[in-house]
Amino acid sequence: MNLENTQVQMRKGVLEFCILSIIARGEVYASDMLEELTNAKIMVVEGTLYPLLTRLRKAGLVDYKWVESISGPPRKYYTLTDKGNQFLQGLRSTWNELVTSTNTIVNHV
Amino acid sequence: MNLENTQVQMRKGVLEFCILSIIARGEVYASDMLEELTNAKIMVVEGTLYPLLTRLRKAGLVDYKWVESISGPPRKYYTLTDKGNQFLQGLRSTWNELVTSTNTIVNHV
DNA sequence: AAAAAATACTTGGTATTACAAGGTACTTTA
DNA sequence: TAAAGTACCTTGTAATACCAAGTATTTTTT
Repeated sequence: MNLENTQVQMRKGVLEFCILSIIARGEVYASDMLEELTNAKIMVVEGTLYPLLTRLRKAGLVDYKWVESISGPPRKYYTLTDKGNQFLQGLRSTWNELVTSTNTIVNHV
Repeated sequence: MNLENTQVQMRKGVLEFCILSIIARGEVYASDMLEELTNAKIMVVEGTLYPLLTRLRKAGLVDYKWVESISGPPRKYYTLTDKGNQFLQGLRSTWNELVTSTNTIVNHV
């Protein structure tokens, strides 16, 4: 049990929330997401992101379309479905409740 | 993929942080922790808590002593070790960073 | 006193999932 | 044409929350 491992654990679940939030703002492809997550210091690697995107699509939360790139292979651009939008709203509540609950515990006098 | 499942995922890792925080405030046994976590709306069941406490003890973060109860079987009262205290301080940083990072993503305009 | 309920802790088994490592395919550059 | 870059995918592993059932002790009920 080390700190790094716990950091990984803490991020689980939150990742899904972040990715759906990013897609909600406009069409993006995987590298866009990776860049934004990295900028926010939420470290994710391809091996995590791609399977997660596949899961989200199978769950009907996101959709994608192939778009030719002017410099490189085609990309999958993702968008949120109606269902994904509803789900995201639920996640916002869940996240806020988690933060509140956790702060209640750890700041308890 | 459903909302409940994601709520579970979000809580992972945070649990460790909450439990160490509770133990840091004074000697408690498992039912005390369950009650406090439940009050804060962080749902945990025995099957989650006991293995987690065992992991924390094996990692040298917590220690316990048996104490006779005036009404029921003896209880394991937990305390934080020095190592556990240091670890908890690291978790505080990790938690604050996670909240900041996540809010950066999801509140991005 | 025996049976039932309550309290407290423990233990397999399963499902989920982040990550490492390696792979496929296409495009651009040297 | 070869090398480098870009983009997406897949297999295997480790960690761990939860379910379900079990053990042990004490208290309450019959």
